[in-house]
Amino acid sequence: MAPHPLGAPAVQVTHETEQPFPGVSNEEVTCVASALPSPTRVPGDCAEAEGGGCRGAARKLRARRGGRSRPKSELALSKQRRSRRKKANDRERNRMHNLNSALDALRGVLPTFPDDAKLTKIETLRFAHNYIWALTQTLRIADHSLYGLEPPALPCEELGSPDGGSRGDWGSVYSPVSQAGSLSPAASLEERPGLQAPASPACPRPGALAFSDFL
DNA sequence: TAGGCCATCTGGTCCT
DNA sequence: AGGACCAGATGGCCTA
Repeated sequence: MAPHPLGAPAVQVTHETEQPFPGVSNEEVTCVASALPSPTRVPGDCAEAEGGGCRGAARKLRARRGGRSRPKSELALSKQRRSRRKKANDRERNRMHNLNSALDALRGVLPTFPDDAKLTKIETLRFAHNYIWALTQTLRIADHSLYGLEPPALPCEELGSPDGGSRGDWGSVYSPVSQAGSLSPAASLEERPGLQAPASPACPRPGALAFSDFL
């Protein structure tokens, strides 16, 4: 059974490589990482926050002191709310633009497609996932031959999908997750009438999985 | 016209 | 308090 591609990556990433997302700071990348679902961030786990719950104590304390600032008129409050909302919208728009820029950068390093067939967001993510998985497998196989180890006898089986797929076809070089509901490049192409599925790199030799195999 | 994709707005939640 | 992140809602655009 093939390892899950996200499980234990066999690839060592050095820092000599180019900044993956020009214009995107490391902090932003970290932010993306920290945005992954966290068990401590359960939506609604503080549902009673307004006037109670987690922050009730602090609010009560502030209220007892009579608030931090002088009460504002309805008009002023409404104006302030609108202003804050507008700023938040701007930030949100900006954030989404950054996210889209990162996605574009990702599209840029994936095996090229005809220009008019831009991958959708979900396709880009799934394709990238599968692509990385396939490259990892390629490196593994290359290592085998490089160090004079027995060449993997059954490269296709090694590369095959875990559903027992030693099909030796294009799909077999893609990760397990490409199976259910997910998108393998081949599937992606099949779903896209404008694109032609690549010629199957039928049972690529160890280390011989060329970049062009993904085209 | 229905369905898919996308951008934007919005309110809630968490963090600094 | 304010920023970041998230998910739901909404409307526009495009294609089969």
